[in-house]
Amino acid sequence: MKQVAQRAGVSISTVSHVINNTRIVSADVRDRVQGVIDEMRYVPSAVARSLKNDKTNTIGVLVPNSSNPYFAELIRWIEETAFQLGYHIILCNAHGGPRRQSAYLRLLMEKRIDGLLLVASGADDDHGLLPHDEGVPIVQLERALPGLDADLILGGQEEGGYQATRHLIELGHRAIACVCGPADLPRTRERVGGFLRAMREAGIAVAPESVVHAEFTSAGGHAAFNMLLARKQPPSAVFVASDLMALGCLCAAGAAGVRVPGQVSVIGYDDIGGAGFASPPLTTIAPPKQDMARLAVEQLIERIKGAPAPLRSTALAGTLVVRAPTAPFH
Amino acid sequence: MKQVAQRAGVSISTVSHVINNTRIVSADVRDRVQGVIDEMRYVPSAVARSLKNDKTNTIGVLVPNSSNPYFAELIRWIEETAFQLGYHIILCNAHGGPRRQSAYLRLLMEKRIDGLLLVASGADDDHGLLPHDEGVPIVQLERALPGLDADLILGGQEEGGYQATRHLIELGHRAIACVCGPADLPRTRERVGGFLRAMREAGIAVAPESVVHAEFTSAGGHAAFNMLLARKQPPSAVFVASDLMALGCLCAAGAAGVRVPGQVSVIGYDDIGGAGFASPPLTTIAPPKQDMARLAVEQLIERIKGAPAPLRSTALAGTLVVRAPTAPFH
DNA sequence: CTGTTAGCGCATTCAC
DNA sequence: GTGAATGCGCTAACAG
Repeated sequence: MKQVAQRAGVSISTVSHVINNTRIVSADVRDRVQGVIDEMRYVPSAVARSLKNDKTNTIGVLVPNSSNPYFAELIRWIEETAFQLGYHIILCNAHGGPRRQSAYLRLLMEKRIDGLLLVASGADDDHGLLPHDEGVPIVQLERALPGLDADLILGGQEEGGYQATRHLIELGHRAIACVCGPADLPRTRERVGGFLRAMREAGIAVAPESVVHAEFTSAGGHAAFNMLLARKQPPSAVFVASDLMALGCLCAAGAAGVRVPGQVSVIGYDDIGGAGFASPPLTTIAPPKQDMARLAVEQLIERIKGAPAPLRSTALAGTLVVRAPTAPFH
Repeated sequence: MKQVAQRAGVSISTVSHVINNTRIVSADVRDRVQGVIDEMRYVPSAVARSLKNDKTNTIGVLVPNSSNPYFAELIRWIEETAFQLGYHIILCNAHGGPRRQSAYLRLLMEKRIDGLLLVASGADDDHGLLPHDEGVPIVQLERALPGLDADLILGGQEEGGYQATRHLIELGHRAIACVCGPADLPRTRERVGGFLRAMREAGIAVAPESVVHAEFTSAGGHAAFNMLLARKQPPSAVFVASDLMALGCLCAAGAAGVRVPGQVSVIGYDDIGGAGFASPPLTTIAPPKQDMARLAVEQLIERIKGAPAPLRSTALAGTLVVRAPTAPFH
């Protein structure tokens, strides 16, 4: 910048002002400076600017595992919104335990991120998160960490589980099982909660063994579905609390020669990209990923800009996407 | 930091030295300073440090679309390696055209990233990329941009296409079709190139209509497969140049009541997470994602650290993953 | 309309 | 062993 000033024969502050349009500069000086800038391929340093202004235009995004399609899609929307609003994303995968998580958090604080978007898994890992440096706004997605004062965006998971189950019930099913992730994950608990509520309301008793816990992966879903098939009384419909798991179920059904939805209906949750082209295409609950991401980023940036501060908690609703593999009970 | 120094009754430079272990400090002073740091929850500023040291420990990662499972998985490994080596990732989606791309590049330069990891789609968009600010090391993944002097990591796509096709041929198939993305994508061209080479070597003539171009998505694969089925002479096997598309094919097959691999064998490319639990599980070519990511990051960081500079181009080989849907020709 | 200057938080050279 | 002082590149008063 100093060099630009010299070569243009003006002061360093004038250069600054033509760059930022921050005060009136005569046309010829402005052109001359701009010319030198182009010629020298000068690019202002956001680092120095950040040091001076005490803001980095960067937000940290901490997710359990960015290669999970659901998070990958969420991240994509977060990135999109952030970019439009002039912010950059630093991507962090929390997966790998509390040590990893707090190491990351520490780094983010050192980098002086303006805000943090937190998608906590809800597993025990998360305790490494707190306490955070007061002063960095946080918005949480989907899961409220106990003790963390931060805005929260919810995706209506309990309601989603309820809707999915209602769909099955309305099709006439009564022998409905539920396949879900580990019991200690809030993500699981809420979705299953919706399932149980729907069943209760419909007056259908749920045997404890009708709720099968497995890993939150396709392999987990695959295994769980096989267990279900092995029962003397297999269910006629299954609510699977995650598309990844549901895909595993579909795969297990195919391998076992069980027709979906002929013999058993399956409904998933998340509406990941692969769901629409599964075989058969998966009926599922679609969380409002795009809206959640947009709202989260917008709200975070509002906070960054110093908006007042009543803690907000917003719940957005998901929608039921009906595709092939759910059918009326014969 | 100044405050820490005051409260500890030492000079600011001593504080710096205890933080960085950069010179001998008497035990009691060190403890006192550390105590104050903890008490005040002081976190050093990476921003100031970067300004001083002229490095940010940040690398930019520019991909076409991070929500595509293949890229999402690649990114996950990149992030993993970078973290272990003390670097952060700024995630950028190029998707959205040249304007978007150069805007991003500009931002990255302003942020003074230490290096750039480039996963170019190879579409025309890319021209916005050049020229980049000389001085920032770049490593390209999978695709060499013409005119860009940068290290390159290849995933053996031509060879992968060849392997996939060989697999089909060895199973006895001769009526083999190829479903692939837009003809102008290098990704497509190389994989199809391998297909054609294998066919040629096997002495099998390839009718022009046996290579079907469609969108690089599940929907594209779905449509293409339906076209293939509608022919008077449907193929007995199909090499699909992308798992996403292959999933679409499987879905179309299911909907049409065509048994896979009974009536037609299908082989994909990418080994995305969903492939193993498709119905039926998808045979595919697995690019060495983890190795590519690791090597790319390591090489980039070497460059950042100022390693000499003969431009390197490394090719890693993919592997064939045989699962259900390929079967001998009856 | 334009120039001078101080200081953001830190690493580092040079004295002591 | 420790402290004082300089400058990284930039913005924002404050003068002219």
